[in-house]
Amino acid sequence: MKKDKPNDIKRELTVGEVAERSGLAVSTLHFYETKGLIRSNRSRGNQRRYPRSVLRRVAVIKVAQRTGIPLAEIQAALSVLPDDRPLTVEDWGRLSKNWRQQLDERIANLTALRDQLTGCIGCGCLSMRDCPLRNPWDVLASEGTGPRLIDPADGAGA
Amino acid sequence: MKKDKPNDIKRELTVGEVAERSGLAVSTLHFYETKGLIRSNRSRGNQRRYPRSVLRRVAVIKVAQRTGIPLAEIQAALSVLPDDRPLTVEDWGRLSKNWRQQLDERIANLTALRDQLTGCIGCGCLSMRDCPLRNPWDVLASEGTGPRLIDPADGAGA
DNA sequence: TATTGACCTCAACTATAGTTGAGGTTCTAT
DNA sequence: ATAGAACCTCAACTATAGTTGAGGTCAATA
Repeated sequence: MKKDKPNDIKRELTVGEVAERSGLAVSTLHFYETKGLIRSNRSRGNQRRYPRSVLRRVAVIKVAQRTGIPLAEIQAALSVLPDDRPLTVEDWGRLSKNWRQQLDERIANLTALRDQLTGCIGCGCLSMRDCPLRNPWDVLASEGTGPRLIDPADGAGA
Repeated sequence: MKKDKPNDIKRELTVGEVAERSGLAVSTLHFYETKGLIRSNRSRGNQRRYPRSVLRRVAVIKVAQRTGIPLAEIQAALSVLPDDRPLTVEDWGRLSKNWRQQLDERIANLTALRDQLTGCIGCGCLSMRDCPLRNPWDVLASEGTGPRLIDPADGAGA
């Protein structure tokens, strides 16, 4: 553990410092940079130097991730606003409202699924024709854990 | 589209037939077999032949997937019961009760997250010390979309 | 100045959940 | 008997979200 160097309070941060303060791995910060989620200045020796505002940006990214938003979408949302100044409260408000809506939808879908599941536990027919669990048209996009979207041809069979 | 062959009503099914009736791709059925989720008999010519009970098994797998259960866990749950006879209503009851519980937890976590997010939309402080969104110890495992589990060291930073 | 920890890039690897394609075989209807 | 559809295996590829390691450089401290 490195002792705080109290040099300049508004000194730029190294990647290790950002990692420590944000709880992300250094490799993750590199990775986010390749994906355009964050940006760095470089020292003469080509090392990354971050303005303190990156901490806020990273915080926003982590919250969005917890809501289940994929990185590409987070990137798209962040890309419309400047990456050199700190995110304002208004920026945050716009982003988080949108993400909360998506989270609402995810919760609604999962809840509908749970209710159907509850109803079907005692039944177990799983009939393609009769079982609500097998009829995807009322739980439109459950969108679970997997990396891929739901197959649109799903449920077209007999 | 192949016309129904009404041969024997309890004939075993080919992989193509299972694909058509289940809505899964043939490649997915192959894949599930490599993962031990389903099993097939083989014809003299080494082609897969499925008892009709596979349709039910596949239905259960699909429902579990919608709830966000990873395939490995579905496999583990299914592996304790015989794969040659159809799943009974009791089998289904045990499995689905368990999965519903997990779904309940997922919903509860996401709901807690949403409530925090809602509370933080107008604030936007995102302070590591003060913001509930940044304090993971009350939303223990949000467990969103990604393939990896949450980093346990998360939130240990300044 | 020398050392050592932190940093750099790039490629390869992990894990999940599949899909795609090449090269070859089987099944079934005509 | 033969054409063509459906099937087989195996390897490689897609996508997401990173991690790991090799080989080499930078920077701060003693």
